[in-house]
Amino acid sequence: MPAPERTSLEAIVSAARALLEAEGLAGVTMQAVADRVGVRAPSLYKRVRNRDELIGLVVESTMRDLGDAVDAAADGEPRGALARAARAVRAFAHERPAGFRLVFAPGHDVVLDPDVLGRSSVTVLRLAAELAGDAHALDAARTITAWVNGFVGMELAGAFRLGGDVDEAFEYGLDRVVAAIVDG
Amino acid sequence: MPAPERTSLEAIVSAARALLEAEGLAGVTMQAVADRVGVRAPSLYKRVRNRDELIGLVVESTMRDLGDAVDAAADGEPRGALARAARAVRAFAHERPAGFRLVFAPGHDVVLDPDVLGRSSVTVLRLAAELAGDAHALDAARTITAWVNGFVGMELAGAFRLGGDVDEAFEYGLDRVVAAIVDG
DNA sequence: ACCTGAACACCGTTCAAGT
DNA sequence: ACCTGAACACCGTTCAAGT
Repeated sequence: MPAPERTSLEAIVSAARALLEAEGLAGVTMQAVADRVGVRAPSLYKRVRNRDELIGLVVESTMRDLGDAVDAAADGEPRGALARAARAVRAFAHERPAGFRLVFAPGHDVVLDPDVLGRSSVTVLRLAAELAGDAHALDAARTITAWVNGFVGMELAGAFRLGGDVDEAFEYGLDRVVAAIVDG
Repeated sequence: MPAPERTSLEAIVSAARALLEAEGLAGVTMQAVADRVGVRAPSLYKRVRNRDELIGLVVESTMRDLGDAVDAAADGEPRGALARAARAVRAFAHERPAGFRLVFAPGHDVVLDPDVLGRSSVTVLRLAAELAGDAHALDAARTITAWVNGFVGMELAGAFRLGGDVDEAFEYGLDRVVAAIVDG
């Protein structure tokens, strides 16, 4: 009648994230996750409804980390803070490319937790308001966010093959886009 | 000894694209594709090495269509042409969201045909050169492309839930980003 | 209360056998 | 030369049976 817990939801999500980076989304198999946490595959269904839910939890925890990284980078005067936040997003994407892609380009629709989504937007929204004014804060935040995500997404997809310095292209675009929303 | 061909590569790719939009990437099954073209699954392997190659062909043909749509929209004076091209990308993404996502956010790396990739960049690069000058043409093209892809990608991912008019946000960002690369 | 082996449906892929 | 049924390995998921 006892019932020793041999794993935890946290360990399962953590194993799935490690597998995602190491083997890609296709490598995040219930069996592979189970192996990593030292349990048989059917046992995972005690903590997780199915694989889709597990992937959703990976997305959520990745978003949380990204939000933390942005928040940590975004201090100081608003213009510099926004630039540092943008570079933090790019650095995060380089460190965990599979996770970043999964968050911003879900194959089938993921259940985004509104709380997590909202929290990660707050910092950018505040900076945008300071730079573009309250009336255009949301539009300005969307513009800079779209540009950063688009740039990094294309970079990860290998879409920049016409040569040129990609680091320089990022700084060029960052400078232009931030300037564009400032004199709003 | 004869050998009646009961399908073709074109029909197979076309069936895969229809399935992609109707059922999502997971619905693009070798069996489902085979059913649509009126053949058994093993027969597909006469025209296609495996499922990954088939998905790659879907990406390629989708990119070709997108390039055609951009080219068709991008006439007239450069600034208006660039804006129309950007709206054409967004319209294409709304018509074929699954295809668009697959192109710009491949789960595992897709074999991008450099020819197709290059051709679709040429128009934007030309317009960028006219607006930003030859020295910054590539950076400017990357900036506008990144913003459009990022905006549309976030829109498709359902990342715009803080309210506000998304159409207006697009026009706001488009205006700002185009202006930002012009006075370069 | 959690864990497991066995089982099922489904999928990608191969291959020998048909025409 | 293309098509097919049969077969294999693998995966997600369920469930009755263990402790």
